[in-house]
Amino acid sequence: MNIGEVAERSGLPAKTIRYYEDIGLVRPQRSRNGYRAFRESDLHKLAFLGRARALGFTIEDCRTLLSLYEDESRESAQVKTLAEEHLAEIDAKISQLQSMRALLSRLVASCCGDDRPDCPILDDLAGEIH
Amino acid sequence: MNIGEVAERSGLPAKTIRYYEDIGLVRPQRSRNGYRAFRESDLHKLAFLGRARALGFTIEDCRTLLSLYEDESRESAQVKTLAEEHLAEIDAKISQLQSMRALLSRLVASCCGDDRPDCPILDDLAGEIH
DNA sequence: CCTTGAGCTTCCAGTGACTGGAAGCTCTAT
DNA sequence: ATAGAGCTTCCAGTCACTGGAAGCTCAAGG
Repeated sequence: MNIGEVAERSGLPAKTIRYYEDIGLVRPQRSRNGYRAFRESDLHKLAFLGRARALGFTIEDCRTLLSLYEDESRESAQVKTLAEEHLAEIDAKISQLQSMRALLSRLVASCCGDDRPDCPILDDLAGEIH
Repeated sequence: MNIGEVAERSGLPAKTIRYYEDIGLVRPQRSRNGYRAFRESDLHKLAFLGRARALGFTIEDCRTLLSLYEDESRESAQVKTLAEEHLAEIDAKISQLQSMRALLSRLVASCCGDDRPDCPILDDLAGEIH
């Protein structure tokens, strides 16, 4: 398989696949013309990576997950721990965004948004207490 | 004021303040010794930037907000529109994170996390339907 | 007066995970 | 023979900082 087909079937851009090779996540063989020659197992790995990235795992987490996946003697606790840590990070991000959202939506609601310059949003950013 | 005091009073790291000068968000004067000499108005601007960044506005949004703040003839609608767009982006991020969270927490719950290799998390990443 | 240490300066490089673009080779169809 | 798509490598840019090196300035203590 050439990179175009792998890109299509894995859902990853060809650029990303080349990048993953650069950083050692996949090691496709090469045809005599210099083109990357992907096997089904490479495609499988790339699809795995795509799904792990879609769950928000970092590239380094993905590397760990791949090696656990390929390690017959892994303990599922290792995977679960990694996933739980990631879950905690997601939760932290969500609550940070939610507090941003709460303040910002209050500010937006308090601004009448017309042609006059008075704006509680700017007042708040400027540190004026109201 | 030297940069250290401004850093302390604005809550921004000195490195960040220098960076903000680099990209033209503040223009402190200089003392004869070459040190940056901040006025109260610079400090005020930096605190404004800190609060805008804490609400998740991009640097370019901050630049726009600052110029609106300094523009006596602004229309509050301009500010409100910017804030509403940003609010929509925050909402999009939150819901993306929440769907990640939903799937990931289901996977975590289904993995017993012991010393055996069987792991529904890895199975899911590998694309195995269960 | 000298030294020490904190604080300031600039400049360069790195972060994460790609993404865009240029220059050039290969393949397929006409 | 040629056109166009697809492939190659390499370099630079994104965003918003952050770390570190090398060197200058200032205030206090001996």
